Amino acid sequence: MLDVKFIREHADIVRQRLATRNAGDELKIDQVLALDEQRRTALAEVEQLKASRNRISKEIGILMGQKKPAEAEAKKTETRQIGDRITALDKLVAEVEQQRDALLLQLPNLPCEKVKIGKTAEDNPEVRVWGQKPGFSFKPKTHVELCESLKLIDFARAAKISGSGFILYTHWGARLERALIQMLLNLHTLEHDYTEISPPFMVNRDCMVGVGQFPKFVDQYYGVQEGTDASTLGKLFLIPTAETPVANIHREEILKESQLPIRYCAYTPCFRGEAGAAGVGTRGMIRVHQFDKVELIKITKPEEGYAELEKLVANAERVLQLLGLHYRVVQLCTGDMGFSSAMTYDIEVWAPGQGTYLEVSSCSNCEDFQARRMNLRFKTETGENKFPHILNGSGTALARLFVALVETYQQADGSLVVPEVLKPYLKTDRITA
RNA sequence: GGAGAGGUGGCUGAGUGGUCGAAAGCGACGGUUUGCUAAACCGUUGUACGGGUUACACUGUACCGGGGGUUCGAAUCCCCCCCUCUCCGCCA
Repeated sequence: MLDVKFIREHADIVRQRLATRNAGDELKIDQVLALDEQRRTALAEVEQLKASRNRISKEIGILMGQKKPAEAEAKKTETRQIGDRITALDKLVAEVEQQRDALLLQLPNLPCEKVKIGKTAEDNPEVRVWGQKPGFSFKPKTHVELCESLKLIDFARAAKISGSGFILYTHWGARLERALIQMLLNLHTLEHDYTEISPPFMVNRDCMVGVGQFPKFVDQYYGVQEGTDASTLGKLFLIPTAETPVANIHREEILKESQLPIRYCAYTPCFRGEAGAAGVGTRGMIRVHQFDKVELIKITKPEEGYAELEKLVANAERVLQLLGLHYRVVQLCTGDMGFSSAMTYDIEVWAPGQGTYLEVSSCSNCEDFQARRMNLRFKTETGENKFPHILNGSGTALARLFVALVETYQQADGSLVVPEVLKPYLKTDRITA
């Protein structure tokens, strides 16, 4: 959430920077300002009225103590009217505030000044490239062909038991998925010093609002219902990423400055409705309703946010380096960035069978945008409460990593060579049909 | 699902509808004393949003799980909701 005070004092800057997202949000600023002004005026008046009511009530208490009921009665009559006015104004303030906040919750974060202004993914600058596209002496197969021939995934039966957009890992496929989860968690906890978290896979509405998924994108997520009790619908939601529960761990808290930076990593499945996206790149496991991901979350002091973002990206890149997968890093331009983010790096891994780069990680600094929404603060040495920066990044998404891995390590005979780092987990050199 | 208990400041824990933003204790911070430490003693010690000031000072409002209600006035009375704990049932 944007800071109302900042909007009030720097309306032009806010409008300009929102405009770079090409979503038209800058047009809502005038309305926010009008509502804010209305609220402040009413609030000033009602506070004054309350001050006088409090004073008179206190006097009544004193008169009662002095056994002067007649004088007390007189004062009661005087205050009764003030009370009505207060009730009316309180109601007005609450309504206006609610309208203002509803608008504010719909506004995306301001892009960092350093981010390139652009419209679509075409405008995203490439930051760096690691490794190179592997060469093949044969025509590389797609992961769909390989997974079927090696019986790593049973697409047909996945559809039978859950529908399209779900993955049924079998035998070596299941073991490979588990090996990857293990490897990534070990890497981030043992070598990158993140604290491992295993959070709930269902969260309440506040968490969804906290990270910026609600209220604007409600339709992209799964809500759950308990049994046939429709009244339970809308209370819990399947997490679309571990960011949702983990970033909210300290919601409503005031942390000590010495606790920062906090680094968490968590493996969770991720559930996404992807409404309307069906049909676009849906073959196989590129876009699915449930996928595994190891997520990295950081809570940092504002001045350290961007340095920590660079480290976070490096931590995610390490995954691909260890697996020997060619990738590139791009920085998202203003028009391509997510709602809550001020700066985002995407890591895209090369999938030879597809002949394309796949996004396996998105690392963002949301600055204090999410911290404000969840009212998470930290107390500085001087006793001041400040909002920390909250960062998140995939480290990494597993389904697409699986695709790149299978397509990169395929052999002419249709088997897979297991990369060195995974051998201890899989206890084999090669996966064959 | 059934029965019961409870939610008050950083923590523990008082609180007859009226000088209650809230006793007391602990902790923390500052000070006095002191070879050092400890102890003792004295003092300070919540958050948010406003007004005010160069900055302080000072000052207004709200906050005792959340939301409503009664009242001139609510931590206290009434209603609804949420959460936690204990026991029982069911269950991985």
